[in-house]
Amino acid sequence: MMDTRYNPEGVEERWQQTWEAEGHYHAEPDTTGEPYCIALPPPNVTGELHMGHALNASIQDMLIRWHRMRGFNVLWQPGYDHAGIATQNVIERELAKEGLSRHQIGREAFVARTWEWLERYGGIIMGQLRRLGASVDYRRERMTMDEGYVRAVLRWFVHLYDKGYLYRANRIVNWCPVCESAISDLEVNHIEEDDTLTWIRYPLAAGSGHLTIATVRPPTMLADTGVAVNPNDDRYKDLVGKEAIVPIAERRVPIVADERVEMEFGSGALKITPGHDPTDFEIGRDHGLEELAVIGLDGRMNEQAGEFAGLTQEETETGIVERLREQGLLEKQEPYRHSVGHCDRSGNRIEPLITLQWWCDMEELAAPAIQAVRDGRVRFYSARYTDVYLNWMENIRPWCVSRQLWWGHRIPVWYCPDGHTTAAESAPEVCGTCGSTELVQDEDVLDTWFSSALWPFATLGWPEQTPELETWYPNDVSSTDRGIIFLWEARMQMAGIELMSEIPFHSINIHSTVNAPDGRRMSKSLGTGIDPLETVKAHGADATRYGLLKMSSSQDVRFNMKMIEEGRRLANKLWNVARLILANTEAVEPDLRPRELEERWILARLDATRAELEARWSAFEFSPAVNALYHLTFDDFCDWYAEAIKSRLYDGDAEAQATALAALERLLRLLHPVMPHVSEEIWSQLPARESRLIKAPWPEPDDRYAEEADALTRVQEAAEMVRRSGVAPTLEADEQRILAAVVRQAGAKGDGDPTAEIERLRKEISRAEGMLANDRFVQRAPAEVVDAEREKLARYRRELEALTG
RNA sequence: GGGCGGUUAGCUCAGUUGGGAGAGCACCUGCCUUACAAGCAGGGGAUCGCGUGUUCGAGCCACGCACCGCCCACCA
Repeated sequence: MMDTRYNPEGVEERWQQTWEAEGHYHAEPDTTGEPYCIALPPPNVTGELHMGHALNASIQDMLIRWHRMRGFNVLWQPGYDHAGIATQNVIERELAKEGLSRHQIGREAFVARTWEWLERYGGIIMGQLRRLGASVDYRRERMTMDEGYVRAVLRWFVHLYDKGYLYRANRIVNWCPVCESAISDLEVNHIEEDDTLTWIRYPLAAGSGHLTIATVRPPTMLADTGVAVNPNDDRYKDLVGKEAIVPIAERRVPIVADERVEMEFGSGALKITPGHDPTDFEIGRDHGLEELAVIGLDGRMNEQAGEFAGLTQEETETGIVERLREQGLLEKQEPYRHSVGHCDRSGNRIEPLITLQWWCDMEELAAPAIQAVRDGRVRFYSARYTDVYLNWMENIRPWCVSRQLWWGHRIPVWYCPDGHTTAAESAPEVCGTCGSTELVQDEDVLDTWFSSALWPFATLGWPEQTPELETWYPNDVSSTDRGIIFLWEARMQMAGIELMSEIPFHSINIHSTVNAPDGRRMSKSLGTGIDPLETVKAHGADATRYGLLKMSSSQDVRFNMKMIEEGRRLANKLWNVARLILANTEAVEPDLRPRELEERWILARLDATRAELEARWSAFEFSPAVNALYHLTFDDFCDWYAEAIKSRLYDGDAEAQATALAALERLLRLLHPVMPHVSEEIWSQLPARESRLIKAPWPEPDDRYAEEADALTRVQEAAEMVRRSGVAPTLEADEQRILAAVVRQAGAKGDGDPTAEIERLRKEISRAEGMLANDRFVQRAPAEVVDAEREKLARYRRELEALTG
């Protein structure tokens, strides 16, 4: 027996190089065809391909290739995100290996070094995407810090500044002591942690007695400037307006009433530390309380912390608890579990601190972006994310956009000695307010997401009015992970509508999150990551794409290698059936004028699948689509059609050969968006009219044989009967021929005993008779349901009769 | 605390307006059959998480509960 397996290795790389070299990936605005554009979500420039990227690339490439075949002028725009904090952390780690810090080498050298590093080690994902067969236009690669993009970001900043949305303010922010920067609310992860709740007595200033407060952060008491109780709390009514004394700090602070205090929690009294807690900050501002800081930017106690200055918070807590115990002011300590904010990047605990930052008010930007989703101009797939988006947008809060980093877009604002601010796209000569020439630029950079919000149009040339922008804006689809609906999707909507006066794209596909096989998150640190390039190496890019699409059905999926293997088997099956047909066709042209039943039937099935694929893909339903391709190929094409025509192929039946070639051609077109390599490889061996499958037209609807879609049902049922009982029902001549071919190929004989089959039919008849005897069913069920039941009953009776004579 | 998703065969999961409980893998049986053993033909295996309700009829709809996961959130 000849062992023939399809080996994707080499084949896939060859086609990837050919397609790219022949320019099939490249788009030009003046090409004919309706524009279709997807902007690849820019991966971090320091990043590597992980399973989420691979899934999203498979989805987008499937859409892109499908539309390319349909004749659209397709652009899949690639590029990178400069990834401010992530990249800076990488370079700082590099420096640390040499025993250096960024402060030692200075800002200019640090930024230069970052560019050098990126030149050498960055941007490897595009190569990895190539290996997956992703047909992005690699000639149009952009980066959120390339020259043109920088201009776009500056324009965006000045635009928002001029409209009064951007302003500088001293507020409490999420400070990451490791990143040494503020971060936005969206970059904070709340994680449950075991902690200790400490109950502390604050003596009353007048007379005797005390008030007890409960806190998880005793060190912050050194910056307490008030105590708050709920105005409805009878226990403390008389104390409102009086003063308490903060122990250790020995500070007299007012007791205020505020509804944000929960009576049920702790003692019902809340120590107020406006400088180190977001809620306290707001309560403090509303009551005019002083704002003190005892914790510095490094997370350690600062000089205001008196005897604790320079200590860590843990050391300080120990010291404070000890002192309170000595003074008899420590009531109790108890274990307490609560959620604590952590930096999304460094994983470090967030330190709420008051610092001077740039903020952007979002309500007015959000309003039209809310409207666009509400009225359906922008749709989420699945639709359930619509509410997630709307809920966040309707409660949107000011965005802290400044970062105390060196890698990023430097804030285009200059200050004069009098403190006036001048925002400009290029360095101004004089202060816009007083004309001073002593200008100093803001030291900070912008949040990475501030620039990526412009991705759908800045990559097309904005702020220049380019032909690309004219052609491909708005884009069509954005496909991303649900984790960045707010960080990115929402902000692209806002920026697009604000700057382009038009939504950036009409469809937002939120793809599945691929977890490890055990259900945990895929992550390098957990050791649960699976490298998509490994599965490409083991099973091929086609198989990997197929498997990922097959898996991506619900919102969370467990990675399942069996699905990739299924893809590999599909590629192998396709390869082999193509060998059967190609080995038995000589000098015939593909011809779609079938004579025989099985030929009309396979063409009907091919067209039905085409229609199903179109419906599924239009609805961003990928798993049912690849499932349909699998069953079309295995069941319909190979197990039935190919088996039925095999002997005619051997016999040199030219018409059967011509039809087989045409049917194979059509099958390959349907498979190409999902499995481009194997389909192109087979295509190249066909006498096809188009030189490349990648640019061959997607099949037009062809309903000539639609009524034949179920033509083989009777044969298939007959085959089952034969295999079970050895007895066949009466069939038409052509049906009989197909049955003979398939049963002979299968080598199944049956034992000639119809007993089991008779029993099965009697059970079915009894069930159907029961239903039809139910008056309420017959009267109330839809007519077609009742009719179908009657037909089934009739058929079962006929078959039973055939068996029993 | 609020919201969303999930719970179907041993495993991973489909199940599209309510009408025959499915696929792949795994397992069992028979086959090297001039495309494919990475294959072909067949088979066993499910109280559809639990409960109540609506309906002639519920995996699907309504209400409640349990468990798992995710998102949002200023109870220290």
